[in-house]
Amino acid sequence: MAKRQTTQARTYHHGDLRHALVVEGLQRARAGGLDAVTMREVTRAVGVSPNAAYRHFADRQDLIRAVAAEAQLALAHAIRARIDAAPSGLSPADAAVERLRRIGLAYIDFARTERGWFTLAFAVQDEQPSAGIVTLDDEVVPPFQLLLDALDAMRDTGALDSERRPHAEWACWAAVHGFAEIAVHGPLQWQPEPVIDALAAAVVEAAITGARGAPAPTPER
Amino acid sequence: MAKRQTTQARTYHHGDLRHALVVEGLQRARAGGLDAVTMREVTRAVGVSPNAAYRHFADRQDLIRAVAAEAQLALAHAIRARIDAAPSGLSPADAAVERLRRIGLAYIDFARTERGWFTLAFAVQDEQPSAGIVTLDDEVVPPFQLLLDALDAMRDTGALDSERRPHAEWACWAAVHGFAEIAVHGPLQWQPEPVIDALAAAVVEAAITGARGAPAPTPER
DNA sequence: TCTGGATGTGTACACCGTTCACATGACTTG
DNA sequence: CAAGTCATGTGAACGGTGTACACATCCAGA
Repeated sequence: MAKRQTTQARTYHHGDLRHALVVEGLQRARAGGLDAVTMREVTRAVGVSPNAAYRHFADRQDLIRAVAAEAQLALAHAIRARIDAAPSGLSPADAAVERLRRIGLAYIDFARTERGWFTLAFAVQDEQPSAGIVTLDDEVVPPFQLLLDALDAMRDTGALDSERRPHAEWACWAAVHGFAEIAVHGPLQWQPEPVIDALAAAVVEAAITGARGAPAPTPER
Repeated sequence: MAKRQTTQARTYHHGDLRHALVVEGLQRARAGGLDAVTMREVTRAVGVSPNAAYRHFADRQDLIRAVAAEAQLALAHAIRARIDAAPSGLSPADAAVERLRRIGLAYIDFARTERGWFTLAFAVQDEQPSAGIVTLDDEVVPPFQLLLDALDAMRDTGALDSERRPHAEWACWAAVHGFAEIAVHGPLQWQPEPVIDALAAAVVEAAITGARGAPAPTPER
């Protein structure tokens, strides 16, 4: 049911405060990153008392986590858009590799164009998930799922030796995430954009090469 | 009343406060990471008024930067120790590759065993370096320098195609740094240690493979 | 209609970074 | 050796933060 719309919130009860707080937090995080998402500022912007937030979030970390989840969704969306824009007509194996490449490039692009969101998405120390065995598939973040799918497709189409499949996701994610981190927070952040573009492309290719292993299985390229 | 007559009293008043503050900050960062390094706590521990710190650091960021530099030095030291422990008797090319491998593994190990320091070392947003052209060699952090040297050695010994040398440092650093980040802050942090060890080894090998490129340039294999 | 639980408010506390005016004392200089 | 200068450290204070406690308000179900 549609509660109170965003335009006017004059009743004592806001209607959908939790959502409003996340949206506001997302907006502030976009420009100012993690530090810009503060309880007092977010509640102030929504027009509510600071403590109202505590009816919906245990503490600031909890709010941050909710905003971070949205940021991760935005990242997943950006990746998917880039995947969908891939040219058609490639062989299944080449298409799978191209998909992996696009995931990496989109990931890095997102980090650079949405620095605040990218920072927030991973600058959150999530608490330990459910006790017991961590299957690691339980709370897989959306962007990571896209990577898993692409690697599976590579294996299924023969573009990736199935023996090398198990560790591939970590090597790929590590390479791309690490580069994004360096490009956003590290010494590359002041380099001219074309330089970063070229390095990003090189890193993604290296990640693909590294995942497939030394003896290149594809005849050409 | 003799305040704190530490080893070196290079400055005037109370021994060298600046050094004492950095040491204290380093100690706190080791256990609590970035958030544990606060002006008030650090000055309190040293037994000095909070404002005294502002005679030596422009603001908290400045203190953090100084502590981060020390943490980076600690990382460089750990890497160097691992390099020095390498077995002798390898061919120059193999030795160079082994050195690169050890840099990666030591980097990851440091991140895992000294989470606080690792976090701090790179969670600092350094201000823009000197204006004008950034040669990127100006303020190269010590750990990075070790990587550059290792890759140069690989090129010089023929273990790395010189054509592939230019971008190699970024691909290697990105892969290793990204994995460290994931292992420390990401979803791998609750995995059992042997699992992380195995993944770390795989990622480092993938990084080496990726840097050398698909058509393995080494004559024998 | 009444009432209870969910939601928002006001006040308050502790802590933080940082600034201003002032105290101190070690080193320079006459 | 005396005087003064200036880097260094102190105290009080301001505005900001997260968050706990008691209270106010309103929606929903009996």
